[in-house]
Amino acid sequence: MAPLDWMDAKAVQEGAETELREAPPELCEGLNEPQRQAVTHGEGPLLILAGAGSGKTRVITRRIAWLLATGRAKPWEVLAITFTNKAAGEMRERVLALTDVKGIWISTFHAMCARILRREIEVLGGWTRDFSIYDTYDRNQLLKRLIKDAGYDPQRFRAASVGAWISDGKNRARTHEGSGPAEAQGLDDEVFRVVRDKYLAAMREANALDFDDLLLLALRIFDEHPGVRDNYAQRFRYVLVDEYQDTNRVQYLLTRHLAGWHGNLAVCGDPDQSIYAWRGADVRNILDFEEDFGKATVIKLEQNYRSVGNILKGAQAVIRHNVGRKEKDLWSEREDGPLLTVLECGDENDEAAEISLQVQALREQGVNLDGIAVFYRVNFMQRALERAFRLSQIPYQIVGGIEFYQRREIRDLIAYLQLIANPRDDVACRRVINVPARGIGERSLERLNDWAAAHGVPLRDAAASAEARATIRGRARASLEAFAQLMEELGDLRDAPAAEALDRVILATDYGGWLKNLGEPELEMREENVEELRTHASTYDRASPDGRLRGFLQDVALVSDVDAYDEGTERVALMTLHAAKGLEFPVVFVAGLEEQLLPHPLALDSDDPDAGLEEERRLMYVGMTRAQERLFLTHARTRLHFGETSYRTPSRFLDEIPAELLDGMESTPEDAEDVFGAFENPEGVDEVREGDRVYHEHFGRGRVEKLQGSGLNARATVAFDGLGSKVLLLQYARLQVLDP
DNA sequence: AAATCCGCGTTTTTT
DNA sequence: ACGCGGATTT
Repeated sequence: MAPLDWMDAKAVQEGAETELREAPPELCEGLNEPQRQAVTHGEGPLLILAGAGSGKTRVITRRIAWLLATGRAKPWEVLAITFTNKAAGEMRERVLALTDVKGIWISTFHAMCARILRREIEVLGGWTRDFSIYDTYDRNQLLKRLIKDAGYDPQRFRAASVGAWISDGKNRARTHEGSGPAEAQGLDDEVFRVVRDKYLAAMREANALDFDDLLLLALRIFDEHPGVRDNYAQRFRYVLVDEYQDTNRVQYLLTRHLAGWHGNLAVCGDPDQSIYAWRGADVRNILDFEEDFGKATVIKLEQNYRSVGNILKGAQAVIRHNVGRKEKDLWSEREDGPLLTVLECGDENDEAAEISLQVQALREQGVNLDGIAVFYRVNFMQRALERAFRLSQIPYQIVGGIEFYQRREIRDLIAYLQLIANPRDDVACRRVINVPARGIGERSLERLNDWAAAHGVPLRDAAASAEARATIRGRARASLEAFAQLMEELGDLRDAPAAEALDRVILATDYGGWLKNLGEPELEMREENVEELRTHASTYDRASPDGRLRGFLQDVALVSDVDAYDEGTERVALMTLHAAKGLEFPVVFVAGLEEQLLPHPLALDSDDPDAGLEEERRLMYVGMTRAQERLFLTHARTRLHFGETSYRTPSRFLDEIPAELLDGMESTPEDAEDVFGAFENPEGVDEVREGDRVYHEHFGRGRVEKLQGSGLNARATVAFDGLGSKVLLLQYARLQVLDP
C-alpha cells in the first residue's frame, strides 16, 4: 500500500488563522493532570492510552467541548468515531450537555461511511444512492442462491463459510489471492473464488452493499477520487477515534484519509481491551500509532476511577499473564471493597438460579436492578439465564443476541420497504414475493429468475413484464401481475416518512390478516413486534424528519440491539462479553467461567493459538473491569450443550486470580429448587388442565383440549366456542379458568 | 402450491 | 435442543 503523505498535511501551517478563545474553566474541573492534557491538546496527532475505567469517555467529550469552546473548531469541523451506535448516542448526549451544540458528526465507522456513500456512491458506477444494506443473513441468503445456481454442492460449500471468507478478505483490504479457509478445509479454493466473484457482481446488480462494503467502497472513493476525499478531509479539522485498538486495516486507512488534511487526529484506546481480532481488528494500529503519524503526543490515563481495589487487582492479575503486552500501571485510590465471589454450581440451570438468587438478595439490600449485569461468552448461555430470571420474576433486558430485527415478521416488512426504496433488491424481492402467500411457489420463482437473468433485469421488473409472466402458467401468473401492481402502487412511498410507508405496506398486503391466518401460537408476540416496529418508525420520523424511508432503513440496517439498550430502566442487563465493552455496572456477574467456554476452543485453533488465548484473556479482563463494586464469577460442574451434558473444568483464568482476593461459595440444588419451584404457579396465571373451561381476552370462552410442553413452552390447544381450536402459548395467553 | 416430516449442523464473539 | 432446508406428502 502506498503511504499517504501524512506529513504533507497541507494544513499544519494553516491553523494560525483561527482566533482562539479562553476555554471556560469548568471544562477542566475535576480532571487529573493527564486527562487535562488530553482535553487541552492543541494541534497534531494525539494518542490517548486509556486504561479501563480511567475516564476516557469523559476526556473525549470534554475535548470536543473544549475544541468548540476555544474556537478551534466549528461543530461541523469535528468528526468523532465510536465503536457502537449506542456509544455514539451517549457521546452526542454528553457533548450536548456540555456545549449545547448540535450537528457534530458523531457516529460509527459504518454509519459514517453509509452517510458518505449516500452522497457519493454514484462516482463508482453501478450503485445508486438508494442502495440496500445487506446484513450477514441477507448476504448468506444471496450466497446460498449463487452457490446453488452455479451447481455447487451447498452441503460442501456453505454460504456462511464463503461469506466469512469474503468478509475477512474485505476487512483486511486485500484481494483474495492465495490462501483462504477453503484450503484449510480441504475444499476447492477455486470454487470460493468463483462464488465470490459472482457475489460481487450480484451485489452490484442488486444495488446492495454489505457491512464490509460500506467501509471498503468509501475507502475506494477516497483512494480514487481525491477531490471527493478532500471535501471531507478539509472539512474535518479535528478527528477523534475511540476504541482505536479495535480498528481494522480499512478503518485505519479511512482514518488516514479523513485526518490527512489537517493532521489533527486523536485516537483513544487500550491494547488490553482489544477483542475483535477475529473480525480483522489489528492492535498494531494503536501500537504503531506513534511512528505512523510522527510526532504524536502520547498521554497515558492510568488512574482507575471505576472499580474497587480488589476488582482491579484481580483483573490486573489476570491480564498480566499475557506476554507480548506493554506493562501498564493502572492504579486506584479506592478502598479494597469486598472480595470477588466465585460460585461453583451444579449445571447451567443451577448457575442461572444461583445468579437470580444473588440478584434478589442484592435487590433486598437496595441495589438497583439497572446496576446489575450478567456477562457470558456465547449467546446460547442466555437461555438458561433468561429462564431463571423469568421464573424469579426479575425484570431483565437482553442486550444483543437474538435480535428484534431478525424476527420473521420484522424482516418481511423491512424487505417490503427495502424493495420499495431499491427496486433492484432481489434478496428483498425473493423474500416478499410470496408473503403473504399468493400462490407463487418455487417453480414459478425459478422461471421468473431465469427470465430475469436472461434479460439482465431485476426480479421485480421481470414480475412486471407480461413477456416474463407468459413463461408461467396457472394461478401464479395472475398472482405475479398482482404483485407487480402492488409494488407499483407502493412505489410513491420511496420518499415518504417511514411510518407512512410501513403502514401502507401493512394495509396493502393485509399483513395482519396473513399473520392471523397462520394460526401460530406466536401470533400475539408477532403482532406486538409489528406494533413495536411501527413505534420505531414513528419515533424515527419524529427524530429525523429528513431521513424518511431511506434513512430509516439505513438506521435499521446499522443499529443492533446493543445500541437499543436503555439505561435507567429497572432491569438486569444480560449480554455477551463483547457487548459489555465500554459499559460499567456496580454489580457484575461473569457466568460460564469454564474451559471450552472461556477460553473458547474455536478461538484457540487458529493459526496462532497463543494469540487466540490472549484475546480470550482480554475478554475476561474486559468483563471483570466493567464492575464497580461487586464481582461474581460463576462456573458449573456440568453443562448441557448440543443436547449433551459434559463435565466442566473451571477456567484457567480463575486460577490466575490470587486466592486472597476470592471468596468461594457453592450453590446447592435447593437453591435452584427455590427458583424453579417458585414459578410453577406464577401469580396472575391460572393453572390450566385439560378439559377446563377457560376464558381468553380475544377469543372468549373455550375448552382446553390438549396441553403440551412445559415451562415457557407450555402450549394449550383450546376449542373456542364458535371459533374452532387454536394453539396458544400459556405464557402469553393469560387464560383464566372458568368455574363450571 | 402448501403442509408436514426428517436429518443435519449448529453456537465464538458483531458492525 | 433447535431451526433450517430439503424431501415427502396432501
